[in-house]
Amino acid sequence: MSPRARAHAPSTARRPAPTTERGADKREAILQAALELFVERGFHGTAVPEVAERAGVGAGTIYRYFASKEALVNELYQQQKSRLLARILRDFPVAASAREQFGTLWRRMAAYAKEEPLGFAFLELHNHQSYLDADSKALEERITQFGLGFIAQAQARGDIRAVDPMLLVGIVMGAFIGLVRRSTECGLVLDDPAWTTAEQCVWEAIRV
Amino acid sequence: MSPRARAHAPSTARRPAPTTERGADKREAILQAALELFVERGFHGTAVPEVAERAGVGAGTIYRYFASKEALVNELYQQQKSRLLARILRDFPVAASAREQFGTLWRRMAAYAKEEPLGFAFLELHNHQSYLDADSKALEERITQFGLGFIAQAQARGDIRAVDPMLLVGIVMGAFIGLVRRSTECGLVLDDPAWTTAEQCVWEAIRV
Amino acid sequence: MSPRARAHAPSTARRPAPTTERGADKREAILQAALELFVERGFHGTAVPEVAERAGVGAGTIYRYFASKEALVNELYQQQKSRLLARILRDFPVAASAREQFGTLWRRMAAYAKEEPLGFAFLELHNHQSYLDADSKALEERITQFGLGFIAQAQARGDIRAVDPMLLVGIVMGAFIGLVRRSTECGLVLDDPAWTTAEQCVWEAIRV
Amino acid sequence: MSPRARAHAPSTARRPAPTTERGADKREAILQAALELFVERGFHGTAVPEVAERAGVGAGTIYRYFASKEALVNELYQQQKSRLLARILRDFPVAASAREQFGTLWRRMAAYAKEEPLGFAFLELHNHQSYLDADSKALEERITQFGLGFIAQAQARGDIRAVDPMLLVGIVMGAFIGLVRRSTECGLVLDDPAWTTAEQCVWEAIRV
DNA sequence: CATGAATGAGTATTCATTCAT
DNA sequence: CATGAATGAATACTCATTCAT
Repeated sequence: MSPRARAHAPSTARRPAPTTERGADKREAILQAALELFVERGFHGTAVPEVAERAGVGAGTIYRYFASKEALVNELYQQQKSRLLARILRDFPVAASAREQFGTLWRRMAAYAKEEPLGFAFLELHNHQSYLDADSKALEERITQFGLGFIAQAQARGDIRAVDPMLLVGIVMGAFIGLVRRSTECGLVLDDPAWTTAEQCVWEAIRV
Repeated sequence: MSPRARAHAPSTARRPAPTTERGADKREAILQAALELFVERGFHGTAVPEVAERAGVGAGTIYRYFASKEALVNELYQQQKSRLLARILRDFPVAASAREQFGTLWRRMAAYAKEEPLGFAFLELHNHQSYLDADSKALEERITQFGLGFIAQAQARGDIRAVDPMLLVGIVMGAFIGLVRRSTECGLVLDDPAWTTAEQCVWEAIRV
Repeated sequence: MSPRARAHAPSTARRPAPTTERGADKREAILQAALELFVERGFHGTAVPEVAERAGVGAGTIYRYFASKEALVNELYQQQKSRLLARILRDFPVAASAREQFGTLWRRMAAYAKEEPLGFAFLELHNHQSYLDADSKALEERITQFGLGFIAQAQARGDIRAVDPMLLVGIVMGAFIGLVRRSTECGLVLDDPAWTTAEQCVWEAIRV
Repeated sequence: MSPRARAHAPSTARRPAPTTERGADKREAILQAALELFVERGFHGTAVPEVAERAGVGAGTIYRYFASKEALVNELYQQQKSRLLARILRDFPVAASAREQFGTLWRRMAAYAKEEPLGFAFLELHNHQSYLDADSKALEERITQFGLGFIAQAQARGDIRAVDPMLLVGIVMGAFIGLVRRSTECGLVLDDPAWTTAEQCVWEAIRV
């Protein structure tokens, strides 16, 4: 290890984002380029200079905004997960029936998958185990806990099957991701009617 | 070809597999080692000498059996896919009801996921897009076609929902994989009763 | 030129030093910061932005005052060498005995090493060969020539040994530097009595 | 930090040196090339591929023999220090007078400086503080302790001055190094008579 | 004048692949 | 056949220097 301590190279996970327009532009361009490439070839299959080139910046510039390739991928992960979560939770119909709540959840996920296909593909179609940091894992855990709570509540009301909530999460989320994967890899057309049909199918899997 | 292909790429497409006992041993050892490591760290995250070391062979030996790292991963993919397919199809109850056929399919996949967890994790928990060759994609396509045919048949008999078969494939396979993922990442316990419960749930999603 | 010279090397040899007060302040701050860091980590081990940060100026500002990192280190070298030389020569007792002259030289060097430890450490405890320019080498040569003249004079008077003056310079300067190094690296205490003792020892090495 | 643990890349400081002739050849060639370049431009001023090129090997080959650039420089340091120490200590005249012992020490160091000028320049003309590891520092400490013991013994017998032994070490070693430096940088001719003269001078500095 | 964001050539190190043994 | 030492292109990351503001 080099004995040279870089006073000007902060080691903390997140650099302070410059707030000028240009700075914000570059930061976003880098995140967008990384998103595209990580979806195409995976994290380990993407070289940092490739990200730089697609973002239209110099290779060194990436390190003004992100401490490392790992910091970049974690930022991307947390950004996308938060965005998905925010969409799902905004004014969630807490007082509605389980059936309606499920429909809302499903439609919001479908809207996200449609409007941000890269974000969704990045989040769900890849295996992040080898580079997620503690913050990212904590975020993931929070989301899971929220989902489990929601299910437990509905089970208490007798609206969905009284089985291990994690099992239901696996079925529902798995089915959703399976549909997206089929559309990406096998040409399944996921228009609104298709999403509606799928929603009705999956509801049958968990209803009482 | 991956964008990070090396300058001195191998010239021959597939090496003839030696047929002596020792040769077959080494070949299997290499495939097994690669399977373990690819599951742990992904394809791009695994170095060829690591595979060699875990297989207990010299690094050069791998190139006697596989033309390149990509050839190795494709062979592994095809081997595992074929093995899964064979398990599912062996004496498949072609004359049984759709309900029974579905149950058989589900139980065989569950048995495979239980008995060959590495093979299943490799096949379904990773994104292979960036390195699968034409043969692998063709095999995948064949399996999908088989599944679709099976579904169309059941739909014709009026046993399962009359919607785009691909959509049903996405739901069923996605749900299955979602369950395995939850067991890997969130500690969901997938014992026989859990698999049976899950099967009943998912059947509800596709039945008429 | 160093074999690792950058592709876009500066075009002008030496920038005209701004003469305003603020300019002079910054110039001094940069030199002081560079001195500290070069002593701590060496020339090649110190990054220009580090110097800027410690000096409290922007990285680009350094290039208003110095054409390049190499120009900066050479300026520092010449500044410190000149300062040491000035201290030694100010009102040097030209008419005194060789014994007294030697004592004066020794005491002045000791005072310098005590009062400007960074300057002394920079000058004598580091190897400058790979980045000193012609001017710096010429200055060094001038100092050596002065020392040799002084010794030749004393030899002519029969006060010190009649051997190659350069050999005596090597012994005296080497011994002095060796003492400082021992104090830096091995904890040798160099208080006034220690310096006096050392002076007596080293005089014995060169006296007739 | 990459999550990828390299099973085949040992992290320990010293790789097992291959014992075949070719392997030993390359290892020596690398050490020799590094020695030359570190003397010329310093550790931080030398790039690993430069070492490789001068050694006539591929850049990657260096990492078969040394875990890192730092491991290489430490190996070099310990090798040269041990070699110097061995030359000094071989059949050292333990029963001789202090005068004779000093002469022996001096002549042996002179022989080393003459026969292995690069090794000596590397050891004594450079500042190693920033990259020496614990082993190297321990070796240095052992040598210093040996020297101090030798001096204390001579002082007890009343043969050399009764002052802080570290001070005498500083003078003697410093004078020696000062002579070598003058020969390198100022053209001082260090033939046998010159070494003999110098030895007599320096003895005067420490004798009672 | 001063800045610091941006750059891209440079750094240490890794790794897919080859080939002499 | 099998090996593993050797390779050099590729990797993640750094830094001297420039220039728009």
